[in-house]
Amino acid sequence: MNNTPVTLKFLAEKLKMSVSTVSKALNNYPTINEYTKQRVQEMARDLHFTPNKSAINLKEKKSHIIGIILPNLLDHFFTRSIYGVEQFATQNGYNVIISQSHDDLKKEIQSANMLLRSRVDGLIVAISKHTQDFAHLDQFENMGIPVVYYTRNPSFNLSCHKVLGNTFQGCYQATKFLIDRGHKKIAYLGGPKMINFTHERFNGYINALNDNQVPFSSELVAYTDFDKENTISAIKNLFANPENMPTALVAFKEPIMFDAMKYLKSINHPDFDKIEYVGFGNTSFISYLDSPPIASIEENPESVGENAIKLLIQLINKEIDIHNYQKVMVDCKLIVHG
Amino acid sequence: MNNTPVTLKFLAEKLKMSVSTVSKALNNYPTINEYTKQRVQEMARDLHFTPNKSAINLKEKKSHIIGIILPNLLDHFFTRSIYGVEQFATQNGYNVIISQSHDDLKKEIQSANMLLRSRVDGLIVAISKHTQDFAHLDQFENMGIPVVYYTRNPSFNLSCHKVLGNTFQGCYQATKFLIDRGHKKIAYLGGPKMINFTHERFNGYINALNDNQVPFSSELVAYTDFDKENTISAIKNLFANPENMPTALVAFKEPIMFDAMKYLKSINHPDFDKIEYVGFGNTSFISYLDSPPIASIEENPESVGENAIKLLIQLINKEIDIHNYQKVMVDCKLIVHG
DNA sequence: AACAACATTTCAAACGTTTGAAATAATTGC
DNA sequence: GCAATTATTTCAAACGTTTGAAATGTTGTT
Repeated sequence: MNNTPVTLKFLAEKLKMSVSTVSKALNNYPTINEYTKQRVQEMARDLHFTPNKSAINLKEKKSHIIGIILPNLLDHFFTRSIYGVEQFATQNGYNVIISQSHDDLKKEIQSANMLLRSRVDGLIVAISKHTQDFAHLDQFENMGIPVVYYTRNPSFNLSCHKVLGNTFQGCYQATKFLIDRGHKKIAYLGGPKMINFTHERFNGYINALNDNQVPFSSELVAYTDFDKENTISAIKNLFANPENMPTALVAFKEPIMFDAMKYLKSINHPDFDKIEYVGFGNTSFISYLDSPPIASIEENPESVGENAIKLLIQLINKEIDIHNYQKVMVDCKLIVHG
Repeated sequence: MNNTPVTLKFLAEKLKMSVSTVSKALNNYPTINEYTKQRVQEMARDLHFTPNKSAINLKEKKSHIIGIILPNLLDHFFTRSIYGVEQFATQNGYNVIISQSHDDLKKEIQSANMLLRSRVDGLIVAISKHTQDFAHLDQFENMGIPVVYYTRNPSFNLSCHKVLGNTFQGCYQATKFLIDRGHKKIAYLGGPKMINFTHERFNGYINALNDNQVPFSSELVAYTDFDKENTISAIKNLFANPENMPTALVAFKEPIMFDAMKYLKSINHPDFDKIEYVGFGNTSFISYLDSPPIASIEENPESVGENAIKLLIQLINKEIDIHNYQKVMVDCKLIVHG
């Protein structure tokens, strides 16, 4: 095989010209003679010259790598969001390194340090459900590397760039939809309390109730940390009082909605087939269910990803100052099934 | 913020010693005085020194990056396989860049070229369903960069490293399971004909039939390229002859099995609830179905990923010669539900 | 006091590329 | 035919690290 790697120097020797001429020819410098360019480019093609990225990166003080830290690739929200990131990143000459935290803070810190060592040019991160201290992520900004929080972000912290779904609007819309269908007893099944979306969605829910004169009942609200048993006990609570039985349910996420549906069916809940469900997600899987939810809240993850990478690249290019903190909201869309 | 980046040189100036002493102190060279090491390491910690990977990569002629090309992250097989890859790669000091081909050959070629420019140290690839020419992947081996094909691989080509599920065994087992449950008319719904697994699984199916004296009927075999309409028409064919009605179905992949179930239900097929299904995948989603499949063939994607990265690292370290082509099989496991 | 033996530090080149400044070659005007 | 332009090529330093060889410093032995 190729024992001597094909470098600029190698090409230069072959062509009997200097390394800089070769470099400039390949980079299409106007000062280089057309004929020379042609000769160089031809030789480069023939010998399969590939510029060494490490060298370029060192010279340019850029890695051309963007890091993403996210909880889990098994969650379709994140997988779909990557699609948006990838496309725009590639177009702009960036590679993407994805690192999963598995919702484990220790793993998240590891990932952050690893990406820092790799000198990523920017970072997109959806924090784990346990992240409360941000030292491992603040390092980046301290070194001048921009960070965009997407979806899951530090609720209390205003000094950071955020791209997130307009989850208030999504939940408002869903609740309104159920009210319009005549429901008076609408339950809200929220996610982990540490995730700020849990509360934003709740606000959407309660605002829709208030705006439409539907009385609020705290019995109709419960939370789960996504753990199966935790979810079941939350659902039990929601359906505990026979005097105050929900006829509809808004769920923080489709998987826990499925758990709810499964549980109610398993206990042969009398009104099982009358209850109407709406959840965040819009999984393709829904179409295979015998009694599918009435609607889904589509969060447009591709768009969230795309907005995150666009903002990040603007920050990298210093088109936006790193301390001029931005907040981008992506609207949700209610998809009615059937 | 930090205007002057913290480099070895910067540390050296602060400490009034040479760059090489600092470097060696940080790398724990035995020739460096203990006290000096202490001073250097302390200063490095205090100033948050992070070695510049591009420089190291350039010097070591390694990128410490492993590339993965796969069709799609929405497919849980691939997402789960990444889990296996990631862990072992990180442990060995490698970063992973994942690139999706979306089963599009052009995109696959682009990804390959991008990863080649990034000078990945090794490549793990599951080819698109349209890949028949391998020039874009052969480049890597020509440059001495090892490539491991996993799962989807060039069937006819023996001169490559492969890690794959023992899909013959999986399909044999599933078919045998259905035979043991008394089925005589077992349909086989295969995947795209270009994917070699389609045929290996078919062989497992037919061998199980033969070994157990169940007559084979070509009417009970159909193929789909995963396209919805294509799948429906394949299913129609399987259930076309009333004289030869299947009582069980082995499906190449759970999503197309779901399509089959949905279709048969939608046409109110008389024996709908008697038909027993088995598919490759073991999606977590199954538990939410009203009439779930009788069993799933678990392909152990994590293990496939782990074996692929282990082999790749051995190849990178030249513990195995790059031309000593390896084939690793990972057994499937039949999971009976309910 | 001289010198071997060892401990420790520094020098200097290398990895492959980019790029402004300097050098050289080719062309033009007079 | 020679200076003045302009076109083209080359020089040389830089990016941040590693590493064998060379230099320097320190002890101990006689």
